[in-house]
Amino acid sequence: MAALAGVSKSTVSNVIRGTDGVAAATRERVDRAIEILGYRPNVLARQFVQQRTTILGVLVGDLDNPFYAEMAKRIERYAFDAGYTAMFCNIEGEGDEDFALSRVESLLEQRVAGIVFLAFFGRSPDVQRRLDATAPVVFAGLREDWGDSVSVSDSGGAKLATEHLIGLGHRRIAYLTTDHVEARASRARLAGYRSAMRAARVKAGPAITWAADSEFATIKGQQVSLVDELTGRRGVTAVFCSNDLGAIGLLEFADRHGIDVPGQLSIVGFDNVQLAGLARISLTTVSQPFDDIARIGIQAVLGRLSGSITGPFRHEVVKPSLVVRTSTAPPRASR
Amino acid sequence: MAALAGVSKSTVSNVIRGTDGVAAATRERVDRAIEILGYRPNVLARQFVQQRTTILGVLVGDLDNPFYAEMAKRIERYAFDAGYTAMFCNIEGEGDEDFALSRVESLLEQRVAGIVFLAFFGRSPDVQRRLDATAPVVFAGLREDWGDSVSVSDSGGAKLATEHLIGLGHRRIAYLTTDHVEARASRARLAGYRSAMRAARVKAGPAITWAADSEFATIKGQQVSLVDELTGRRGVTAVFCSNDLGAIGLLEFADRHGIDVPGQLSIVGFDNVQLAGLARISLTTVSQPFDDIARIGIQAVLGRLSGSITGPFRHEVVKPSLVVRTSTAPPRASR
DNA sequence: CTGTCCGCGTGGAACGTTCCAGCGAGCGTA
DNA sequence: TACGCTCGCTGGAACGTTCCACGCGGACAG
Repeated sequence: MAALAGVSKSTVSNVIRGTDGVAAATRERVDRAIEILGYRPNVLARQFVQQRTTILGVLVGDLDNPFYAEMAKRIERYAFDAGYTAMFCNIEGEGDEDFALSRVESLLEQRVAGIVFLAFFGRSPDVQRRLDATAPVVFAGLREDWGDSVSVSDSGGAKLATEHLIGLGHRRIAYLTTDHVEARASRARLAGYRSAMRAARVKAGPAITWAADSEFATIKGQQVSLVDELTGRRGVTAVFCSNDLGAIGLLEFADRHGIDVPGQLSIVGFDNVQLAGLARISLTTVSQPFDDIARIGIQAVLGRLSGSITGPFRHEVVKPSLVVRTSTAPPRASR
Repeated sequence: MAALAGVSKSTVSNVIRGTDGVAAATRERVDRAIEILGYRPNVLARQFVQQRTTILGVLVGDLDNPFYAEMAKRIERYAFDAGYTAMFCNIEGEGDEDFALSRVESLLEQRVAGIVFLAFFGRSPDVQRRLDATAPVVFAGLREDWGDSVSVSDSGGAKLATEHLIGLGHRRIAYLTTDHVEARASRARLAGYRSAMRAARVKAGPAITWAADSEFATIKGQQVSLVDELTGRRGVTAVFCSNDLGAIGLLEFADRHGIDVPGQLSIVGFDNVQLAGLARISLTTVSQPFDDIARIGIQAVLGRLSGSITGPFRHEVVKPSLVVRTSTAPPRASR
């Protein structure tokens, strides 16, 4: 106890926390004593008495997926800038709902100050209630209605992509999703695609669900051959994919089957992960402003924590933009 | 206090911690009371009295780099499996030593149980001393001598790569590094490359340092044009790169300058990030067993924590393997 | 001169665990 | 019967903060 420097522990506490009501001279004296003794306040004791930490829990879909890795990095940075540290939980994918919930529980046990969801699936009224009671929640990069959220306009982004394809002259355009996890985003993107098609008076193409690496896909629950869909007599000339990883998977699929991109098939992705910008990939895609999403997301949590934001959940929507690269081109006249 | 179930708090504590010396009947009774009251032990209080957490600090180079993201994911998973949570700190790169040290300090303040370094630069005897005293340290994926480490055999991997190129018939082979951060690994890989060249009685080529995206590079401190090095009269036919990201950068560089890979130039990388396996990249590379490294690294920290490992630092070395893809081929006879 | 108020600092309670010394009952043994 | 040992449980101290009620002295107003 640095009280050896002439004051009580209460005063030391006041100095450290910067409480006012401490005379300048005293503060000075205490600071010097702290310096001399190399005294460090015990974070664990502070956390204990306050019953909360300065840790933010972050739920990540899958760090192998650059989308999450790139978001995670930015979340961590903004959290750190605000004096918080980030505790990451990776919840693989494949809809393992119980696992995700158990991770949330363990974050709550750790008494994290707040939770940032970069991905979510699973619903548990029980966990939700405990969350409401203990820690502010923000969804960053996706939208859910039981917490603040900040996300790109899925429909807006889908429109950008679709209008780009239509503008190039495509008329037979498919929507392709590989998602299970972010089903909600995927649906919103599908809706945006359809609305853009409708607005251009073009008949919407099939909505394809595909497990990357498979030869088959499903349309309205019917299994189909993906090659047929892309090259058959009624095949499409362009595909809008619900995310970059799916688009890149499709690119590779096309390569394997000798389908020329963009000669025979144009492909648009969604996210603009760094990978999409490699010259060898060069994917036209809808860019999400990762940095803005992370910044606003952290601000939301901090605002709730400090009480500067109260009331009903806020849903910030940021603007996507289109990055045109070389995976899209006008359809071949010959077709 | 669940003592309302007929026992003292000490007994409850004993039951929760699974101490033996509690009668089965009592244990049963306490368990039931816990169930009924929905009682949850207060982690913060426990941490306070024990003066340590079950958090592992993880220092990551840059999550935008898939190498770190893929390692981070696996570290997190093994930590979780062992009952620990992972607190990540991203220390961008570019040698910002003070920043890295301040992140380590903040982890120590949080009283993390141990620290896993996936990257490191900067040396501070002061911080090192505090680390020694408070938390076990493991380097995963790189080797340092002031903590346990688990890493791939850099020289062994470099040999695999170099021998592969020599085996294909290459004689003019360069070593290229883009590293600043992991200078140590880069040096070890260079050494492995040189020793393989010597063993095959081939004259070692230049050791090139390159900042990706630049037209220029340096050899022994001399600035040179990278194109000249690759295509000039005395140009090389193959390059062994110190890591995949550098190799992919070089691939793109070659594309931009109309240098055919592997026709004119063979390229080998190091790491085998998932990205390298994309058909459009298809990089021949030295594979690091990420999963093993993460597992062994976590085991090391846990072993130190439990006291089952004591004594001098251990340096586990795991075996790399070569993954041959299409960025390498025999040199053109015509040259 | 007295009463009041304010600025500054103090001491102790509280937080919920873990840890430890100790105690009582029951049992086996001399 | 008496003694000691073991098992099971208990009660209190300790951990290092924060928070709060209070006390003291000086300044200022009446």
